[in-house]
Amino acid sequence: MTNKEFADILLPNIDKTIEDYDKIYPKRNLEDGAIVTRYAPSPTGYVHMGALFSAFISSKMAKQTNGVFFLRIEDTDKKREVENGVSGIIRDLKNYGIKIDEGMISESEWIGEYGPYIQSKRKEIYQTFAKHLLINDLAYPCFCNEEDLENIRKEQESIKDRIGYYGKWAKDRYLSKEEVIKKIENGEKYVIRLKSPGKFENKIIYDDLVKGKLELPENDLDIIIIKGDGLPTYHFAHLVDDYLMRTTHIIRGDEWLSSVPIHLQLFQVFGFKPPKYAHIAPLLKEENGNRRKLSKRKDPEAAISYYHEKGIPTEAVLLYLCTVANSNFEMWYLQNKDKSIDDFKLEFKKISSSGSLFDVEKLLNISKNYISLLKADEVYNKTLEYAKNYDNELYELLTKYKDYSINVMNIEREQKKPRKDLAMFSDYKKENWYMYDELFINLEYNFDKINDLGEIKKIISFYISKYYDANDDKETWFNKIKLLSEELGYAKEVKEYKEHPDNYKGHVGDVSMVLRVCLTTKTMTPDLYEIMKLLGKERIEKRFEMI
RNA sequence: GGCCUGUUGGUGAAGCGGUUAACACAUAACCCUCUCAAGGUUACAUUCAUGGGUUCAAAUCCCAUACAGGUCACCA
Repeated sequence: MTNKEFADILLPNIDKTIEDYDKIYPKRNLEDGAIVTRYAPSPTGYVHMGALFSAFISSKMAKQTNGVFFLRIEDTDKKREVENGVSGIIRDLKNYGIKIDEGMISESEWIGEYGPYIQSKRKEIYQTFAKHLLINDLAYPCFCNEEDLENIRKEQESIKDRIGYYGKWAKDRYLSKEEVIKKIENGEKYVIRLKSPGKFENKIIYDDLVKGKLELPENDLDIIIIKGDGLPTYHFAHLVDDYLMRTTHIIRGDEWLSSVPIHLQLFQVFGFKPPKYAHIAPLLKEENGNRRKLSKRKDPEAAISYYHEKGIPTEAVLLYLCTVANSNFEMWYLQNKDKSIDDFKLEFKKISSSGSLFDVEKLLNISKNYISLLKADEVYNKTLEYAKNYDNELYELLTKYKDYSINVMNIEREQKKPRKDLAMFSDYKKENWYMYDELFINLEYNFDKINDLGEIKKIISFYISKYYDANDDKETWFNKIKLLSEELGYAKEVKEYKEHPDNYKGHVGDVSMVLRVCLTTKTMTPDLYEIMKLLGKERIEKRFEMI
């Protein structure tokens, strides 16, 4: 019996060849240096921070070289599937402004010429490639079940041999064609394994784009390429898909590093040129002195929805991720405030080979700077978007008082060093609620140095009757507060008071603090003059009367 | 256990045989200031996991040790 006849019995419905697919998916016509990358998640319904990190790097690399970035769904494990999982991933990428050139655009549709971009629809392709191996005596069916494998492992452990299905331990490798056919006729289940040509004693040298030059043992494991359900394992799907989709660079987590010998061998066995690999270290989290991978299950900040719920701009997250990827980005961005990430050139070589702690503090700082550079109407739109999803009360106020809100957001914004008090859009209400009469209820005033009610009343009544004028400019306004202070026995300059504290009851600062607290209840607010201007005469008088 | 990777301050890091070991976040103090947010100034690693070696000279090169992480699935 020839290998071909044998392969036909195992995979009877496969009549295409790999050459046929080569024609369907020709080499890409791209300029020199163009990088083709992908993001290839399982359809679990969400993207977590670590995945976003690698998706960001992948898309950025493709974009800056005029290459291609595509989204491929790896759904060969039915147990992990989640309903509408693909849509969740597409939504998350879109929210973060990571655009795909090719790949899935909904649960079942895709764009691009190298599809299908979902593995469950590529079964025949994988089997065609497996059949090629069978015909060339580089693969064989294996009938071992879980129990058989367990027994082999136990025996290997007892004699302290290396664990795995390889060499003499790979007993089904030595089955004759006749034995195989008999087993199949008996209805025994099987998988297809690679007949590995490698030797563990041999070393392979390969150059990782981020880890550098590495020496690894050659693969001698007869890994499974087609599972019992006819679908490929990750390794085999990687070979087939990334070959046919003409991926040039595989950017993935470094948990894959030790699989590189398998992948390289797969490419070698087919005579294909392997892609370049960039293995990036995971984002870490510190937990009682130890570091572990940031986990979606244990760490709320690992979920992308966490940032959405707090109103942390996606741009800030990307900015943070970019500084983690290439630490020189931070300095560059500081010197090029008017530019964007798109203008920065990310380099593989500058990606750290060891994992870094995910620092939410730093992210918030970046976010704060980012928001401070926005125009008031941009802040308004983004805050509105946030409120629409998470804060109905705020949403209604923002809608009702649109122009007024934009003015509030504009306080101390149009200046050389804009105010930096918002790290997330959910901070807006926390910082500025008192600007809305609807929220100016159930008040608790936090008076500071001057907290005698009689004195407070005296200050505001003098102020409103003798000094306040809604038309004053800032300088006049402040001069009047100084005059008021003087009249009531307070120093009109803080310095003056510090020099002769016994001559005064206090200073201008204390007096304006009274006004501030009466109008806002808070001791810490943005510029009082701006606040008063926006409040207007009527509301100021009303708030004073409330005291 | 085998194989592989990593280790510079609280954090992210620059550094590539001769530097006062950049810079940013965080922290603290002071200054500025009507309060905050900022901004400014300063402080924060005599030392680069540890121990050896090479060298006139080592965070940088070599070796060993320790610690941490990854991987060894019909999961990706």
